[in-house]
Amino acid sequence: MPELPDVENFKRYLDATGLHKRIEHITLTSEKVLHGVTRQKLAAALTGHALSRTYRHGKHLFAELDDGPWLMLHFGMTGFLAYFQNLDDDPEHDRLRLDFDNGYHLAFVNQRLFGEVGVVEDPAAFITEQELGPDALALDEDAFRHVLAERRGQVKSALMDQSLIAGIGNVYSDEMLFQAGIHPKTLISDLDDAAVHTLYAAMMNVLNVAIDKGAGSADLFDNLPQGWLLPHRDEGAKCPRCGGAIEKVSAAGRGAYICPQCQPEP
DNA sequence: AACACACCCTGGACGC
DNA sequence: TGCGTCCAGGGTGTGT
Repeated sequence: MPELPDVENFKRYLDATGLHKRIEHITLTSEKVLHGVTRQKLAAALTGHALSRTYRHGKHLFAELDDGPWLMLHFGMTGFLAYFQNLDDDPEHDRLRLDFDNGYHLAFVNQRLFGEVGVVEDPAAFITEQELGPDALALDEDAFRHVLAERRGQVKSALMDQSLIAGIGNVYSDEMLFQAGIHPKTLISDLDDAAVHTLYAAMMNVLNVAIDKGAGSADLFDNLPQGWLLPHRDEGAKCPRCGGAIEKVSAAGRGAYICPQCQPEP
């Protein structure tokens, strides 16, 4: 579920495992993930260099190659990073593997091939070119208010629009709206100051707690505090706040899960 | 401008 | 057990 919290934890994982090790060789198993770079250029950019630091913006993860260009990773709908020594532990759907000179490997795992691997000279320029909005975690409440003010339409689609705010996807937007008690189809123009304040607080809480509780790992659901929708995000499941039945509705072109009691229809 | 929809790809879940 | 259909957490492009 690679949205901002997941990617943030992938970044921390990479920081803890893959930095400052010389890349002897890369293994690219699928060219479909390449984004604006050829196999040859990717190999040339990586081989012989080490990842020196990382940077995350929204759902994009960047890793600098010594003091040169940056490796760009985007996970699409599926994926994670895996660091391991024994090739027997190489996960299925490993699309790009960095083979380090210490005998370990770092794999970009991406089952559905919607992920992207690229090489960019400058993450800031890339973010501008891709027309990505500010990272969700970097938004203060005034900026959030400002972003919403220049947008009409439904609140869920605004939260998920990467050109407005980078990092929020379908799952975590559901969680934010649930915690804020706002129906996803509510028009932004119908949110009063108090509702925007509540939504901002929910956004920050969801992002920070999800990161803290292990977003991107399998045990996230077990670690989450009571009252989160996420583990109950299923049609007919029990709402963790009121006990009512969770419903699936269509919003922003995706399946959205809501509690009709806690999030009354506008 | 905002929205619905088809599409990209793989594979798990579900119904028969 | 086997097979077809539907659906999934991202993003893009098209038509309205």
